[in-house]
This record gives sequence, structure tokens and C-alpha cells, in this order.
Amino acid sequence: MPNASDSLPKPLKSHRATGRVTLNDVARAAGVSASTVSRALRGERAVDPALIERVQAVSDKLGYVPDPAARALASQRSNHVAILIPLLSNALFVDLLDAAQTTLRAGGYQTLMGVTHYDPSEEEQLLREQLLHRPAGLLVTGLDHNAATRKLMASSQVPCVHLMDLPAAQLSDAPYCVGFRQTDAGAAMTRHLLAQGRKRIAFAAAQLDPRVMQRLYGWRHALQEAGVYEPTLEFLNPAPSSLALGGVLFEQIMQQRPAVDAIFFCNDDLAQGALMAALRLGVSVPSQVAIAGFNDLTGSDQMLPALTTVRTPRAQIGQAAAQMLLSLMRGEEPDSPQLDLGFDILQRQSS
Amino acid sequence: MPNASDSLPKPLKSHRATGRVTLNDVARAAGVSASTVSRALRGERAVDPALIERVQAVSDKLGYVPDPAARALASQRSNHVAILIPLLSNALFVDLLDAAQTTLRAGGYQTLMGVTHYDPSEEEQLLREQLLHRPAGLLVTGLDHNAATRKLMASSQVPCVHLMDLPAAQLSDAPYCVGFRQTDAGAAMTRHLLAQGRKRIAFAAAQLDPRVMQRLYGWRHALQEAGVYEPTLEFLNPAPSSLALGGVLFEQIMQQRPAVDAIFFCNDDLAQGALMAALRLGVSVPSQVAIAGFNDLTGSDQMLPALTTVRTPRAQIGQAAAQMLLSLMRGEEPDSPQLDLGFDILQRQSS
DNA sequence: CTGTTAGCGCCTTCAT
DNA sequence: ATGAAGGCGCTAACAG
Repeated sequence: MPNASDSLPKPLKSHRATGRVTLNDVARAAGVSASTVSRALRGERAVDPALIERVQAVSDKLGYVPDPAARALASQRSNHVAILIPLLSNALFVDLLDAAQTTLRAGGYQTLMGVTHYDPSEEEQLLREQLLHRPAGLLVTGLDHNAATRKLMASSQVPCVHLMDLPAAQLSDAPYCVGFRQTDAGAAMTRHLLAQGRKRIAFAAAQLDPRVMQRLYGWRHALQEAGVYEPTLEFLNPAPSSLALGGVLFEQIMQQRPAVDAIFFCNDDLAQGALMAALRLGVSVPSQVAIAGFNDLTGSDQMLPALTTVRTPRAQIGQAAAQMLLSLMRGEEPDSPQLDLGFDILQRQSS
Repeated sequence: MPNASDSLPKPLKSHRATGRVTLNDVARAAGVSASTVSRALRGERAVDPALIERVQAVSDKLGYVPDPAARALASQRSNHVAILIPLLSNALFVDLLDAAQTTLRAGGYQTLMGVTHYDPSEEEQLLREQLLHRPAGLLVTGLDHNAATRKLMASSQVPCVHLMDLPAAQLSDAPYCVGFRQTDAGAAMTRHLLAQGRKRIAFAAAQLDPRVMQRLYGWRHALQEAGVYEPTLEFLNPAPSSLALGGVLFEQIMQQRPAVDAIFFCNDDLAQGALMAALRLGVSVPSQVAIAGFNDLTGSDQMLPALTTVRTPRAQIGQAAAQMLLSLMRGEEPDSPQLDLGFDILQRQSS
């Protein structure tokens, strides 16, 4: 009877006792050493199955819960996963966060979020703060980071998955990433508009982050391919994206270039705002001008006319990236370091 | 010369050295004890100003950064603040999170977010997980929690501020909270519609969380006050809120109760969807029916007609709650445990 | 005001 | 396959 003394777990008061049930309490009650309990509970191999079961039972009975701080201190690894996203005011990133966070929690990890505001030095600072917590993994948006950030990521040795973007070519030493080819998506939508018979297709963008620029390149490429590229049809505004700005851009374009027969907005916020502005101004969509957006955000299908857009698999990206990270944290190697989740052209009434 | 030995900080290799600069390294280099460094760096009083300065300088020179895990283990308090919100798919809560997180970070705290999906037992489970990290503070949405959750919050001794809601009366033993009176806001909007000459004002709601119900009570109250309350004008749907559902509700109401001359939606998602549906169906707003929403979400000012709604100070709530929590964590007592940030009726073209 | 002494709870080498 | 011993880096209690 190894468990002859598992009643009356005397709370041996030291001068700083916390009253919490510790690994040692479980070890004592189970009649084994603390290390064995530690190994048994973490499912580390090389422990007798029968023992594992007994330890598990005792642990449950006592209501033992490991202390993450102690664990982090001893092992130099916490159960945090840090995630860096540009903004919370863009539903795209919130969806990414939501999906990633859900998947990570199911895997036993706590998400530490950081909002970079598209500022490379803020990103660096946030990463620095987060690394103090010795996260077990890292999720970052995009592939563009400043040198210091890249160095921090590399030297920290923390597994890292990049979101949304894929490197131009399938490099062998490429970083882990989950996303789709922004350039291709930009080109695909442009070709769709061309296929509808549109000739003068403007590109309107705000924020101008790297992914927006790639969509721009896709648009350029498709137009050049068709022999109808015209640089003056680019309307780029570095201000943050919003419905209101979409309206402003729309008015501006219609005024400056009334012959334009389609406008491809770099995201749905802008396109929705343009659609409302068209309604206000009495410009008929799509007969006079077609409107297209990007991302298929909430409400795009409810617009009048419903917005043609690019459906991007952001929730899937968040989830798949989290899963890739989970396997990396387990020490496994994913099948491929790059996961292309593609995109769809959603043709609706606005084109 | 107490600092005769501050050169050649021999990296005394133990069998598990991590290479990190520790408190002891600073202490040795500054020629004082570790506790003194600890106290000096944390600004704990009862340290010689000159020493503080010297320690600070040495610490900077060595690039010392405290280890949060060690700190949490020794002090039983981390620099995490846990925040519980119902959803990330509602911009309202994201704004709350964004503001709170920004303020907390400025105060040196890391935010741990938890998404409850309006499920009391998920809330309880999340809180349990978060409390393991021994957060220094807690931010929770609303005042309604199950018994286990309330008990956890109380027994954890962690300072806690409630978001969005205020208790019915100004109780003395009331919890800390920052928000506004949902009931009053519901009544105020209803009175606004009445003042516009509307007589048959429907209330349409989804999600039906406690705050939505309070708005309903406000609507009821205002109508009863005016002697025009009619229970069959309540359209309550427990499904999640969305633009599409707003359109469905609108169609349903216009079909079942064509004589309705105003609809008060419990939030802007629904109201925006209704506005788009009205456009589609050719129902003229506001001449045939007025539409009002709640929260003044993105896009409401861009609708056609622009949406009349209740502006709720969600960013301010997030920020003020975080600030109240920061002072509680410093051991200070806020002026008043309840902070009412009010609301505004934004009359636009839809009413 | 400062130093000394013990841990906080766990993991991890090393030995068995 | 298991146990013993020590350390992760810091703070808290207690002297002085």
C-alpha cells in the first residue's frame, strides 16, 4: 500500500505558504517523487503506464493545477503565444486573431496580442516585450519587418509563423507562412473586370501596406498584359481605410476621370463607401461603372448592388497558422513551410 | 570603493546558465545586494536616492530586464491583466478591447484576452485559466455572471472592473464599473422617436444579451409612459446579430405590421441591414418608417439615409476602466466605484 | 535604509 | 524507469 498516507495533507506552513496544491503534494500523496509526477503529468515518455494513471488520479483528487510561472521559470518556456497584428480596427485582422486564438487555446496556449499600428518600430518594441514572457511560439502578420525585428525573431529561437503573405518564390530556407498570393488575387480580380468588357479600370487604395501594394502590382500586371495599363488610373491615399474615405475617393475619381468604367478598391471598406456614395450621387453601378472590393467583409453581400469582391480565407489562415505553430512547438516539421490557402473571386451585382 | 570588482563579470557557468543578465549581475556590478537592486528598480521607497541612480545606471549599462516569470513566481502576481469579452465579431467589444489594451500597455501590463461567446460556463472556464497566471487585474464585460464566476472573482482577490454596464442603483458595496445606463439609453431613443411624432414604434433585437434586454426595458418604459405601449411590437430573435438578420427582421416587420412608423433596432448592425433592405424593397425611410440603431458603429453615418443612432462611448469606457484598474492595482481607491460615461442621441436622416 | 536568508513551484541534469 | 539534488530569477520576511 504505497498510498497509506494520502489523507490529512497537513498544510506544512512555511513562512510564505500560498495554500496552493503543489507538485510535491501530489508526489507525497502518490508516494512517488516530484520528478515522476512532473513527467507523468506532462506525458513525457519513459514512465510506467500504471504509475501515470495513479498519479493522474491523485492529481485530480487533490485538484492540482500546474503553476505557469514556476513552469516558465524552470523550463524557460511559457505557454504563451505572441501574435502581432497591425490593427484591431480592421475586421480582417480581428478575424485572424479570433481564429488563431481559438485554435491556440484548444492547444493549451494563451494568446498575447500586440497591435503594431503598421509601425515597424512599434512592432519591434512589442516583440521585445512579448519575448520577455518567453513565448512558446510567435505569429506575425506579413513578411516585412525591420532588421532588428528579424534579428530578435531569429535569435529568440521561438518558432514563428507568418500570416497572410507568401514569399514570391518557394524558397528552401523560407520562413513558415500561411496565406495566399496577394499579387495573384489583385491580378485575378482585374482580369475578371477585363473579362466583363471593362477597359478603363482604376485602382483605388488606402493605407498602402505591403499587401495593398502587392494587389496594386497584380492590377498593373493584368492591365499591362491586356495592353491597357495607364499609370494615371492609380489613386493611392496613405490615410487609414474607411467607408468615408471610399466615398471621397469615388467622388474624386468620377470627377477627375469620368470615363472610368470600373474601380477596383484595395479593400471592402473603401468599396462599400464607394457604393453608398454612388447611391447618393446617382451614379449607376454597374452600368456606368463597376465596383470591386477585396476581402469580402461583413455587409458586402448586403450592399445595393451587392459587392463583387475577393473572398480571402482569413479565418482559415488564422486557424491553419495556429495549427502549423502548434506542430512546430511540438517539435514537428510541417509538410511544407508554406501553405497557400488561395482566394475566390466573388462576382456579385456590382460588376 | 564598493565597486572595486565590477569589471570582468565572470559568467560563472552553472550547469544550467541561461546567459541572461540577472538581478544578481546588476547587484554585483553595483556593489550592493540583490534586494536593494530589486527595491531600487521597482521604485519601492526607502532606498537612498543616490543608490537608486547608481543602480539604474548599472542596470541600463548591463541591459538588465526583469524576468516576468521569476517575478510572478516570487511575488504571486504577474503583470498580466485578464479581460473577458463576449465576442470579437462585434466591433463594440473590439473597440473596448483596443482602448483597454492600449491603456494597460502604457501602464506596463500585458493583456490576456478571453472570448466568452456569451456563455457563462465558458466565461467561468476562461477565468479559471486566466487566474492561473495570477493576473494583477481583471476586466469583465457586464454585471451578470454565474455563481462560480462571481466566487472565483471574489476569492482571487484580484481587483476587477466591470465594463459597459452600471448597477441599477448606486449601491455602497457595488462593484467597480464603467459604462452607462442601457435602460436610459433605450428610453431616450424611444422618446426621441416619439418626439418626432412616431406612434407605432417597434423594437427589434437579436442576440438578446443582458444589455439588449435593458434597452428593451427602456423602450417599454418610454412607450408606457406615453401610453402607446403594445407588446406585439417587440420582435426578439436570439440569433447572433448581423446585417443580414437586420434585413430579414425589417422585411418581417413590414409584412406583419405595415402600419409601424418607426423601428428601433437594438444595434447598428441590424439597423444598417434594415436600411439596405428598405432600399431594396423601395420602402422610403424615414417618410414611411423611421429607423434607429444603437452604438454608432462604422458606416452608420455613410448609410443612405444616414442612420439615427445612440452614440456610446465605448473607447472611453475601455480607457477609463483600464485607468480605474491601474489605480486599483496601485492600491488606490477611485473617487467613485461607478463611472457613468453617458451616451448621446445622434439624430441623422433616418428619423 | 540595506543586507541576509529562504523560499515561490517546477523542471532537469545526473545518478541509480 | 525512477529518485535526489540543485537551480531558474526574483521577492519577502527579518534582522541590523
